[in-house]
Amino acid sequence: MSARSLTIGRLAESAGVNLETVRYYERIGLMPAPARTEGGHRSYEPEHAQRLRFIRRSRELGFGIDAIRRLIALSEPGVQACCEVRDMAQDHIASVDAKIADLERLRTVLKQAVADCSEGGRVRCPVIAELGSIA
Amino acid sequence: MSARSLTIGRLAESAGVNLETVRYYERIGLMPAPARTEGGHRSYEPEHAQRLRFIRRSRELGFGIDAIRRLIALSEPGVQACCEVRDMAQDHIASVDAKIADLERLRTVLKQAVADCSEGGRVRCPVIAELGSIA
DNA sequence: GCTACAACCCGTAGCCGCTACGGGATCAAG
DNA sequence: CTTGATCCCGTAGCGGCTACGGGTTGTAGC
Repeated sequence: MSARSLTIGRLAESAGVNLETVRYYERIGLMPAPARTEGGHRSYEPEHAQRLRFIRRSRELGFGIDAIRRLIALSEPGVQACCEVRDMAQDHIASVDAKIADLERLRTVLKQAVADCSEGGRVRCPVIAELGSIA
Repeated sequence: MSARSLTIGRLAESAGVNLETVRYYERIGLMPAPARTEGGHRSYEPEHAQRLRFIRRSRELGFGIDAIRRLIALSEPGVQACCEVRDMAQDHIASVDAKIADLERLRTVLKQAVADCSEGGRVRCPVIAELGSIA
């Protein structure tokens, strides 16, 4: 094996990913099966590390596994796919926006209930009342 | 059984919850096991419906199952637990805030990459470049 | 009363994206 | 050559449901 090759542990560490996660990615076909040493240990080359960083960054940005599969295919050199990638990113932004809006709505409700707690003279806990409301 | 009792289907519908979810909540001890008809069908009373709505509303606001267990215990009449409930709600608000901040960060990154797409003259797709960046 | 069919029963398996466990094999440093 | 870190593999678990399938019960109409 080449001087640059990595064990799974080093690969995982270099990409900031759990070791078991790398094996998981291999099982589901997101990472390619690497070469093995005589004893059966996985032996990775630098391009594996780059791919794993790509995957990790995509996960950080909230893409799902299937989306990442497509992004990887689209990132192959020679593929003219910028429009498709942009569309995927835009779809994803829309779903992120929706999630943010959801969270902000519920944040408002929670804040209000907690604020009501600070005012005296109520019969029931305002948070509980909010949860139990027959709206 | 009383005139007001409900089948599991009606209960689920009245609370806006999937029927299978009700049985799931019973399995994990979040909903009490109701009375049964002679034939073994579940028979719910109105207080079950209220509890199920409480659970659903709590889930909508993002509380986890264990948190809901605590909220239910704290909402029993006679329990002076407003402070604890308020603390739970405040913790939860903090985690919602963190989630929102995360999403907004990644939204910014995605938006920028997509915006870069609209400018000509680049060699690689800017979205792919962002994902592959060796940061 | 009888038939049809909706609604229910239960157990189990699957979803996503990991993470953990355990018992054994291999690798590298001293 | 020994030791101890690292790796192997398969399997099971997490949260919070959802779906499936084959069998039983409830109920409305005739």
